[in-house]
Amino acid sequence: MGTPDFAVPALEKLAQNPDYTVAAVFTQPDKPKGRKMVMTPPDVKVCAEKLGIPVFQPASMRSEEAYNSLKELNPDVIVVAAYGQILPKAVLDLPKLGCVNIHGSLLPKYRGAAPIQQSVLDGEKVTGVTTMLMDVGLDTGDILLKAETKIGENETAGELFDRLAVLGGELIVKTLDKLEKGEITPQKQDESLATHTSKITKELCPIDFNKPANEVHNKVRGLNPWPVAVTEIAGKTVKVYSTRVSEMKGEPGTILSLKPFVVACGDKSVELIEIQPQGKKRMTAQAFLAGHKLNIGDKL
RNA sequence: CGCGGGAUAGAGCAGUUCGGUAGCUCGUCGGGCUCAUAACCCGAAGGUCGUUGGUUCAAAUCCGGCUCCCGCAA
Repeated sequence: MGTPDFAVPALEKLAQNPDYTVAAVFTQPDKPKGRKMVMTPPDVKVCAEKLGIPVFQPASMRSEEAYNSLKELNPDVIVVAAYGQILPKAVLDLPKLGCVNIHGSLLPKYRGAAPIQQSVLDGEKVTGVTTMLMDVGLDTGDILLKAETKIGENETAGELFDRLAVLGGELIVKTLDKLEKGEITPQKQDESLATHTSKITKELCPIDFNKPANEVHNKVRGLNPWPVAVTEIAGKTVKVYSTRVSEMKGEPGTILSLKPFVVACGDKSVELIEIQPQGKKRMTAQAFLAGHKLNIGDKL
């Protein structure tokens, strides 16, 4: 069970592995997307169809219908990765080996909806993926295996997402393998270390240049590729896709340099690299400056 | 018919109100200056002005249809 691209590598890995048979894939229903509200299938569905695996898209796992179709499949184990629905106890109890979840953080830290973005926003240096036996709580199940990885200084949440997805795919195969042979002892999570992340919203997007440069930089990285940090330049909303911390200092919000394009923050400053003005395509800061007359000392 | 912005040289923009020689910043190429340079100076190449029809002596500009891109909202 899974929905977005994060779950795709895990599905591929399992499908390719001769030791396992993926009987079916459960994913969220198609949703209207974009300006034209075109119905778009989830990434996992696209992948599953390519692999020739039956796809189920129940609106709710709580429905009897969903439960029954699941029961008919008689699964040994259910693997869940970013499915987007809470599974009722009846479903959790169904498979012999239980339900195994792939989570994008080192539990018990960063439980919840947006562990990957949040860890980048917080400027964490190390993160990873965790597999666990699901229980009724939100990411509170017993831990099976973990895999660590470092977060690059300029790595975006999107890039980290892709890496963790692959890592998660490898880890789930290893986890199932050992779980089947009884080589893993599930470990309880240490509740005192638990932290919780909530959904990323657009309210987080505006950049406050009074904050330290590192925080600004982390915000830009953590909100890329969605929903993307924004600021105002010459009265227009501009998305900021990537930045770099610079050592230059000055009054927060003022332009310190045009080549490269550096804006002062609370302590140091950030270099804006890639931006997108309202109604325009994504472009480099240099390209933007070619057509807009801004001067050193101007305030954003 | 959800709201709005846009399409002009390789990139980013101006020019459209009020029709009349295609412009700016940058990049590219050539030359110069310099110990040297991403700095500075000189020069050059590069455009069917998104597409299509109309009005006109004349359309990037005015009018109609179409295509594509993007922001917001969801």
